Amino acid sequence: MLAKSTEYAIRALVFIELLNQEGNRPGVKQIAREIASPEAYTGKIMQILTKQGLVRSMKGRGGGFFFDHATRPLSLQKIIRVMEGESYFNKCGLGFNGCDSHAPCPIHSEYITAKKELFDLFEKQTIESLAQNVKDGLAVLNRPM
Amino acid sequence: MLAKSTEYAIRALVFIELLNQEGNRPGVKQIAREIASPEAYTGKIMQILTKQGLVRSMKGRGGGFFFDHATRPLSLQKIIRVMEGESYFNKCGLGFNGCDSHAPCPIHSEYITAKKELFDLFEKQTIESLAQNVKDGLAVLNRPM
DNA sequence: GAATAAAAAGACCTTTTTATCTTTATTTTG
DNA sequence: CAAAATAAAGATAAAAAGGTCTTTTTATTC
Repeated sequence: MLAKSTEYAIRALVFIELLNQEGNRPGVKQIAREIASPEAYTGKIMQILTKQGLVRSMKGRGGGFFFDHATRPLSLQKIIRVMEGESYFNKCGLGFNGCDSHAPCPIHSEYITAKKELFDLFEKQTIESLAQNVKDGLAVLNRPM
Repeated sequence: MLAKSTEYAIRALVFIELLNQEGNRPGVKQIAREIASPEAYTGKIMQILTKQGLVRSMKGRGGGFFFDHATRPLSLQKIIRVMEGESYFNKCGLGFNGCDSHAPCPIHSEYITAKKELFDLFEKQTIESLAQNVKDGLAVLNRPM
């Protein structure tokens, strides 16, 4: 449903939010360790997210990743849009290029309806709300042993 | 949302159903032409579908693909299960291995709810119902020019 | 049974995604 | 300013998905 890199991105950003709230700015190494992702690859993903302005970064000693007013609130939809591209949201369910209400594929309208609930979720849920779930003990960011 | 090969599979099967209803059994060449897919690759996909018993085939002159009582009805869910694997339906939204209600990822329960509508659609819609849409002129199987 | 037609099978090739390693640029600290 | 820490960038590699080509097997028709 989501590419692995998108999953890493979301997990990383939630972790950053959690640490920011404690007054810390995690670096790639710490992020990768905590969300169980490959370190260098996670670095690449963070580059994309930073370049696209979804999160901010500081180089050098004491540097790391953090959110500020310009980046908040950050919905899952924004992240998915950056990581998967616009087509994620409007691609035809059977892979037709010209699929629309004029010449619909056989599952066109039902598919749109079904996707809507999923996309609503992606719009409503934010890095902040997901982080809150973790803080409240309602969710975990890494597998318990 | 679905792999390209899964999209090809669904389109191919709908086309086969349409031709079966006219008393014909299309071969790989005709299928690929009609659903606008690469011929050899489509052949590979048909092999999988046939081997898994979702459709039947005959070799030799006059051969081709067709459905019979043993294969009907054929829901999208069955096709997706064969093409994408079981994990398509129960994979965690953020990619965690051990994600369940005991140690949920931050979007666990909402994600399950949102997916349900999509999966219901996949269960309800069948190759027969999709073919009917096309026959009724409500949908097309290839792009109009 | 020879010719033909078609699916099946196997060996490749290409592109995309995921992942690693090395080097460079930037920032902080002493 | 030197050392250390860290993100950014670049080159490469490994794995998966998508795609092609050739040969083999099976069936039909004459």
